[in-house]
Amino acid sequence: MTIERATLHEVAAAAGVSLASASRALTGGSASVAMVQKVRRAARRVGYVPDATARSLRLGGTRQVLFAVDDIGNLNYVAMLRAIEREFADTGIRLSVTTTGRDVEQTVALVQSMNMGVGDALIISPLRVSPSLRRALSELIVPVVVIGSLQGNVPVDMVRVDSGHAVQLAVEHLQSLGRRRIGFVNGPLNTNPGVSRRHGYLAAMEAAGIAVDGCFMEIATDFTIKAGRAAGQRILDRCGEMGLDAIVGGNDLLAVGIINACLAAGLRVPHDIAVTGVDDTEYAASYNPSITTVSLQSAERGRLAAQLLLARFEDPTRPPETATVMPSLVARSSTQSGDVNVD
Amino acid sequence: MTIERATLHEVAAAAGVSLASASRALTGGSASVAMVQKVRRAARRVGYVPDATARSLRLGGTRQVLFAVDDIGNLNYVAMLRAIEREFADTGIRLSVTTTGRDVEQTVALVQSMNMGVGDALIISPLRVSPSLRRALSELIVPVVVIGSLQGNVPVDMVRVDSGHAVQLAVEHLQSLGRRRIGFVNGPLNTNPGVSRRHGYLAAMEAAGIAVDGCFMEIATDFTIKAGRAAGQRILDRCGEMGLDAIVGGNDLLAVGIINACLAAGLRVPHDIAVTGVDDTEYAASYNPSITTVSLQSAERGRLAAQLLLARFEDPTRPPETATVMPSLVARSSTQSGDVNVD
DNA sequence: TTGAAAGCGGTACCAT
DNA sequence: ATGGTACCGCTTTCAA
Repeated sequence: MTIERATLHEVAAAAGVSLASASRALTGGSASVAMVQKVRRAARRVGYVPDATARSLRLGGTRQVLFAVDDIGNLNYVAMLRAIEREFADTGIRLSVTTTGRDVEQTVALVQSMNMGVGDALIISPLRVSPSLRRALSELIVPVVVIGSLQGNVPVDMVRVDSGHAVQLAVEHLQSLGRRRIGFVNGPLNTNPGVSRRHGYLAAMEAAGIAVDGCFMEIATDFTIKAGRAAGQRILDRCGEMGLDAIVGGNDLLAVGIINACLAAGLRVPHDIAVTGVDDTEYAASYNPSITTVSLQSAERGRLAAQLLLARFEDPTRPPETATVMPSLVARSSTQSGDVNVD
Repeated sequence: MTIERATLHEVAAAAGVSLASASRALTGGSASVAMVQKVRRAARRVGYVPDATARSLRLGGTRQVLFAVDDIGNLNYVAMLRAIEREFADTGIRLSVTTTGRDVEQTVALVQSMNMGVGDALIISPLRVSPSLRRALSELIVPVVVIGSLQGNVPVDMVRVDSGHAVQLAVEHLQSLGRRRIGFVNGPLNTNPGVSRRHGYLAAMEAAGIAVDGCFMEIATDFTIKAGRAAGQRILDRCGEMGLDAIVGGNDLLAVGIINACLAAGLRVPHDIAVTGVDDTEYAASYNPSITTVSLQSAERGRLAAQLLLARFEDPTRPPETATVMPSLVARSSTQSGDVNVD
């Protein structure tokens, strides 16, 4: 029961060798078999555990990468996380997740803290991007990969997906099914996805030659189930009698909330009203009815982000690269009558 | 566009003062107003950012706490996480999450790495507990709080809940509703929750004087939706014709999977068969039908864990404490016909 | 108040 | 192959 941790000094002393030899014997430098044995034994005897902080200081780098997301309660980010972890599996890199939450300035603070050497690199998927965040990101000394878009041209590696196009696919799918009065429950407009998904909705409606009734659009206070339900209730109250026959949710969480609201209002999904989501998380696949959604390839985006980072570790001078993935529709029961939980 | 970070040395040089003075001026030691001004200005000029690693080495501690969970895709853990974050909000502690995953030895490795000073403390909620994990935990030099149970008597702070009793509550609820042939889809038996929930089920059935038909019990390969669906299918195939009128799921994820299986089999929930979960995550509340579940007070457990840790930071010598919370039933639509999504 | 210097725990270069 | 030592960047005695 050691209460104080032993240092390498003590190991060296216990083994009767020099500090340098002890270090080499343990980390695998040139050392004789006898030396290695002696030191190893001594290390075990005194209960030696190397100090990560000291090592990091000397080596100039923690072997830690941070993954920052707004809401880890969103399975979308969990999918990214898992993919990143897999990619880092044999690299000796420790991935740790931090949630940044609603406040952009909190995110900015996190990004800035990276320059203090809290981690060797950052993978970040920000919902809201402010000028201050853009600045913080461009002032970053450590490598960073952004999953999402940044608006300005910050010279960093990025992984993108056109989520506006994703909404467009959803709308077109609904139209092809004969739905005409298609509402849209979006997430907050002060987020990047909120803005681009709005564009997608408007573009699709316009392309179909359908006049967009402003009251068919509703904005949830957040990309969450709860907010989706509240917003769903509002849009139903406001234009339920106007023949609304479909609602596009800004993401899967919103879609779940919207369906909640529909069911509570006595509407059948999809018979009376069709609902779609975006993200293709497990929520969508396992809900009742299973939810038609548009995959944003979260796992693939996570994988690409990790690879981009690894490539930059290899060659820090390579020019910033942007990888892009394509959204793809996943049709399920919330838009087409048919089997429940087709998967 | 600084490519190299400036050190305190350079700040001192730029300000024409000593290293010591620069340090004091920046961190708030005794320094004259003029000195502070001079140094601050110099720091800004050279773009100085303190190095967290060096500071940690000198101060003997990163201000970082690790939260380790098996599956961050389970909202149960997300609830704990949020509560912990809230508790740490004003403490200057950075919380970072690491997922340990299926393999116990991976968890053991993580725990051991704590002794290398990767973090100042650990909050861990392990699903599977092996002797090696128990040993690793008791050999830990840094403070640790375990959310869950450990079996042996490892002298660490703990937050517990009797999840066996939770299942018991679920079974009793079903019985009070007139259900008699109650099946149980459990998680893996090599997990602590799996074992205690099994006891809970058996105890409740016995207390009701109902002979437990072994074939009414099924074990999912994991506490996930997918595994729940597969296990649900199995139990339905095996004894659907035996008048099964309720299934208790080992947790909410399993319950969702079970309902998926029931619906796919053409069964109506709760009319033909009632289903319950455990954890009271948002899944349960927002599913269709809303799922009756037993709250394990995850948020409260997270809060308690954080407080226990804070208390130990205050007084490292205090005896290990175990906080306990009580499970409580949350009745919803998956067991009682009635409104959809009563919440 | 200020400066010089001793570490915090390792790693790696330099001779030997 | 081994030992001596400088040093990673910062904080904190100790004197002046």
